[in-house]
Amino acid sequence: MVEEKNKLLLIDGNSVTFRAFFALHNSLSRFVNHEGLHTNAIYGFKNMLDSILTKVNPTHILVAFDAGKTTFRTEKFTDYKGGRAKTPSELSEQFPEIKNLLEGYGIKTYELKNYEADDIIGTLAAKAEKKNYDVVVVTGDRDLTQLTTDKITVAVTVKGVSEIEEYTPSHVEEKIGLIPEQIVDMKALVGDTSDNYPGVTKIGEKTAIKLLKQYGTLDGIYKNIDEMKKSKMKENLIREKEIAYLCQDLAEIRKDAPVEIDLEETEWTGKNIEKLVTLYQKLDFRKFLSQLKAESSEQLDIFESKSNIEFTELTEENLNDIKISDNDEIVFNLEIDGENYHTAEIIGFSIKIGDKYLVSDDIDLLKKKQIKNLLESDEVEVDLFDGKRQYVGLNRLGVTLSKINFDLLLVSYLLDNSENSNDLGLLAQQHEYYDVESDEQIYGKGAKHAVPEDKEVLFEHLVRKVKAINNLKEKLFNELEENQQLDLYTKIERPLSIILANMEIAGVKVDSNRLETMQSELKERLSELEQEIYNEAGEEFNLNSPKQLGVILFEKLKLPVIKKTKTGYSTAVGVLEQLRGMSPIVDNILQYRQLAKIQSTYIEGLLKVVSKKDGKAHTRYTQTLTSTGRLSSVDPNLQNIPVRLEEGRKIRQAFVPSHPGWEIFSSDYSQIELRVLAHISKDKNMQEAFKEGMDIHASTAMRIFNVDSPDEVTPNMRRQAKAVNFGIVYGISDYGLSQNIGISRKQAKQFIDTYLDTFSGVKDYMEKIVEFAKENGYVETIFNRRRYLPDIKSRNFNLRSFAERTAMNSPIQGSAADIIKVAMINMQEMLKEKNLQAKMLLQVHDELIFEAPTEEIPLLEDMVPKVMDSAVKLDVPLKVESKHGQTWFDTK
DNA sequence: TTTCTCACG
DNA sequence: ACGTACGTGAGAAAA
Repeated sequence: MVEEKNKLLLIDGNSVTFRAFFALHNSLSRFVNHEGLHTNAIYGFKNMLDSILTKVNPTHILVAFDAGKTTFRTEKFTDYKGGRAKTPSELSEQFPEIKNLLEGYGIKTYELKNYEADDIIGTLAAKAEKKNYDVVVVTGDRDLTQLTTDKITVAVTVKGVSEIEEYTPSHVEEKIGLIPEQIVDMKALVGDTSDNYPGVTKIGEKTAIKLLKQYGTLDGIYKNIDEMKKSKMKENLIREKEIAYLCQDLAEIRKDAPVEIDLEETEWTGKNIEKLVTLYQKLDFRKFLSQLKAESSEQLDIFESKSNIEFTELTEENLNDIKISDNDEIVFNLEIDGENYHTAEIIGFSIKIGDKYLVSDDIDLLKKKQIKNLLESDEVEVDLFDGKRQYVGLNRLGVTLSKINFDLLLVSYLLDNSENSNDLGLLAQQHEYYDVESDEQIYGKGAKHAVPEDKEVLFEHLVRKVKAINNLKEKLFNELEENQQLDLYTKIERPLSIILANMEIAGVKVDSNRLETMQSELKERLSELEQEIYNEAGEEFNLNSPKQLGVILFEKLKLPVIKKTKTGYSTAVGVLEQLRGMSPIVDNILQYRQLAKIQSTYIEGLLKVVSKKDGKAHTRYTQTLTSTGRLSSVDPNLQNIPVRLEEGRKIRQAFVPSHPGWEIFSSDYSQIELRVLAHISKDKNMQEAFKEGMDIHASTAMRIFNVDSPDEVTPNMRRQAKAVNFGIVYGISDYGLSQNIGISRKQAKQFIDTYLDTFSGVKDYMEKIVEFAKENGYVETIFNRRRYLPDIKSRNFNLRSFAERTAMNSPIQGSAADIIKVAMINMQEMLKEKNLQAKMLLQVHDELIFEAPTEEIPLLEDMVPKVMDSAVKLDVPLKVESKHGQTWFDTK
């Protein structure tokens, strides 16, 4: 076996603790334990530690702390770190607990009289480097980047402590423009306000970098000082030479501090679970306690051990013990071994009847009348987890699940859509129920995924699942009621789950031959384009690699760099479009990109997921994912089939009816989000436009461009007004708008101001909704769907701005999602009532797609819009447009 | 696994 | 001064 390489993690304990404290400063009052001790810094520190441990995976760790106020630096310069505000007591009381935490983690801490944590780190890093260790330093202090070398990486916390920026020598150079060794000299010239040493008068970072680039070092500068042109700066440099060298001395992190600790002593041997449990209990860290429990494989007495649970294996013999008449409510779980429940193997099931738990891996038992009747009875209510999944699974066995009462997954999503897992065990934990494990713990993950060999293990897991569902039912129902969300659940989401199940089961027919024909055509065109691009580039490269493409465009062909990404040059469409005309290669790349996307995602991707059994695509709608209440569609995603460009739109020719003599029929809401906005903002002007049936974008254009008649609105004015309308819905910013329609920021701001002046109701709404979110911590839709916005009070400008835009957008997008959901439920009802053959197949956010016999089309043309526009009564009318044709492509 | 790019509303 | 539009999923490359 290869010996693992030593990797030393050094953490600046003081600096990280400070950062953690101030990052969670606005939640200070929420982080207080039962003894009145503040815990925010400990909490933040712990999170940082976990993420860095996962990321770095060190063999050795040490956390260094400052020993006290006086150090060798204060001796040299009395005012060093002078004038600093006193550490607040809410923070200083947390230091001992942080040291306890580290002890629990099995991590050495160290402090050294007369030296700062930095010097301990510098010294140990140098020692370790000599012994060929890799070293990672974590700190909140950018000055430590002076330590970076090929072996030493410095990770500086940004945005509190949750994210880090890693400095390697090349990153230092890129970011600051100096090599690591020059940082000290820069500090010598610039000084440091927080450490309170001055540097040379009038020299800031810019000047210092310029000087160091020219002369290399501080010594270099003074050696050549006579050659410098006469200037104030030169005078300052000469006069304050002594100060500069003093500051250099202060800034330099020592690599020879008398640290009395050997590298071997910092070896990390792992956590002491018992110590951590005691600490977490003291600090009231309930979430961490349960995490700890989840990650420690051994059974430990310190956790309340799992309850004993008794259950019976169900067999043909004892099947008759089940009596339907005695029970009007059961808890049921069908276990399907894989995400895609349309195809994955069904491996078992468990039921709670009365106070008995039954379990089996014999799927055929479900088809027997004793159980089938129970599940299909409209008298027996079933509690479960993920009703849609259960319904589809049972459907594959010929069983039609009839009456769902409590769906743990769905209810939990409605209560809080931000922390939602699809795993019953994890979800239960979030609701503080710990008597069931996560699927990952039982089955493993990735390549190691396997059904447990021991049948008892599987059985116990399945039984614990139904027990968890049962135990959480009352509590979560109560929470729904408190939030006034019971109707949202019983009248919208729960019935919708069954409708979605049936849409998924029905599937949509795909004409694979059509796709294959397109595939071979595209293949040819792509290879032609490829050749042409290689010719123009003068070499062959991987066209699908943005990195390689960047090198060709911006280095070899020397095209101007418009935008950079985190890792290199951006080659996104917007960038390429600006480069058009500079080289013929650009147009070809754009063309290639467009076709390659169609080929890989839509032709090959789609062909892969078409069922061999029935030639259909059976998507899965994720009903409990989005934070706004929309659905999403996976495997395949049928909500993003191309439509905007003709070339891509042809993909829709492959979506066909499943019977001859049928057609595809589609209806969509026109501008539903703007109508919702008109409704909830109660803006008079906007409502009037919709009530009068005006073209909303043209009407907006008239107002923001101040023209009196619709005839004066040019297509360009309308286009810009449309972008403004979209911007309003998204929570507008002048920058975003300016980017979108390619105008100046100033002009964008003017558009927005004029808009908000005329649509003052909208302006009021935007202000009020942000206010509401700040007061209540959430916003909601017209049907009380909630979205929590914890960042709305953040001190971080970006986070807060984002939360504010979300507060404006979510009620709009979410209410629109609610409305189409209601329409789907009413629509399904109507199809059944009228006894139509027509089937609802797809939902694309504001559009419903059906297949139907041609003779039913006139009926649908009348019925569907009626059902959709009457789904909810708003202050403005809803408008629905319908189309139909032989394929999805032809519905236009 | 993360990043970039691009398809949709 | 900050650094941006809102909500998604998938494929390919690079790590």
